Amino acid sequence: MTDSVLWFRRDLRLGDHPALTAAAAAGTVLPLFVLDPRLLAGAGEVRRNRLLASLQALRSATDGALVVRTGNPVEVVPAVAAEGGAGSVHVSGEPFPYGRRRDARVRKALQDNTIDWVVTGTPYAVGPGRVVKGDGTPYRVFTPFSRAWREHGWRDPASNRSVRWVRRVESEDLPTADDDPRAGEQAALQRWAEFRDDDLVRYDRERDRPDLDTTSRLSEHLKYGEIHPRTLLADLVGRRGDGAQRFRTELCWREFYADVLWHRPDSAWHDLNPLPMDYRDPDEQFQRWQRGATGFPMVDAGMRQLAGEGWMHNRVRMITASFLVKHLHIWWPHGARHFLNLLRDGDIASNNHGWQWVAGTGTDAAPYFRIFNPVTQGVKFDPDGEYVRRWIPELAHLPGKSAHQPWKHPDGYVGGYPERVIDLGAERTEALDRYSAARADNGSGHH
DNA sequence: TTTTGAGTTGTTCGA
DNA sequence: GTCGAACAACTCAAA
Repeated sequence: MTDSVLWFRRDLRLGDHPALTAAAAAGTVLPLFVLDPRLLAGAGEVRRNRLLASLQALRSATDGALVVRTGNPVEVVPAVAAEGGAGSVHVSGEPFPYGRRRDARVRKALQDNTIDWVVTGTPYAVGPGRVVKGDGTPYRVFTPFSRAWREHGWRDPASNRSVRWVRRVESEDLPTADDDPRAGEQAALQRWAEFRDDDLVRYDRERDRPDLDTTSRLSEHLKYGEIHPRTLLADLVGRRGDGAQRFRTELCWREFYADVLWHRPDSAWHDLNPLPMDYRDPDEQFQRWQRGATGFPMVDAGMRQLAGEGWMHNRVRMITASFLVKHLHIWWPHGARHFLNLLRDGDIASNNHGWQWVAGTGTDAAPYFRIFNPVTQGVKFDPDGEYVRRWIPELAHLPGKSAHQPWKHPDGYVGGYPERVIDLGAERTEALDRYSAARADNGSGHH
């Protein structure tokens, strides 16, 4: 007799897993993952394969017990629980909008079958909604949030206990995906150990340098819950260096955006602070942005890295996003959706609120005159041009930082690199005009 | 309630 | 080449 189902979602690991600990304490555990067509619809090939590879790893870790079913969780979860004779379904809490709606329905369906629904923990060190101001309302500015978040603190990592896995119900075969050495809990733990021991001391100084590539690369592991942020924070206790402090702050950004989205589920795809901007519809220029053919090396290198690797350096995400919104004047959700389709670490809170930050509609709205110049940014953060040459073979012949300005080099275009799609200065002015018009509109609209 | 200080990540221009 | 000012005004958080 199976005692409980552990329904895995964004927690594809066995270590430091409070919901698993709770389920295992109650008896045998039937591990389940539901391939939800609604969630997979927005995911491109890279993301789909990344998920499948992680599930493959989880199946091995559970001694082959992991049951995988395709379908609507509202039907699948109660059915599996009933087939397995489980008295309860254990989960990690899910704070994102779709997951919250889904879980409310699954919970109700389970109640109708007199099966318990037990929520333990979340994918965050501090559960979204927990950090609030003195008056009980949520923070909307990062710095004070981060202070309160640190003061709030978090539990110690959950202790692992031995689990008696059972697999009494049928599972679908996992669709075969290419072997992905970067997927799974073991890969996550190994990546963390390498970063912590090799790159953390340089992190504060070098994290903005896409050519050096000394960021943690943990985002995709955190996205699938292959490692829990609490595990990382516990491992950093006592480390006072700039690198450790900075890394804690970056983890806090992930928690902050999850908190904002928890309080304002509508902000996933709508302006957190509405701005009546006049945007252009996606067109030929949008397509050139997508495929990395704008003629601006830093933008194109980033977009090609995204397409080629399913990942983009954070500094370059800002540059490419700013270019789409403030030079091509295209609405941020178009860009956010493209990123989410391709990013292995695609996380709706971090991604979409990052885009809103760029667009000036989110938290800590950037002053509208803060417009990234992709050439200046390129020279500053990729000073030797190594990053752009790595991703743009047409520029391989241009030495040093001249790769950032092929139009200034007599042989700049012999490699076949495209001409610039726009005039940077003219479109910067255009953006400033559009923003001040929107602000004027906003003012009159409220009075 | 009022006041005060502060707010991730920038660019350009002119001295 | 370097450096400071201008680019604006609003909202948030806390005293």
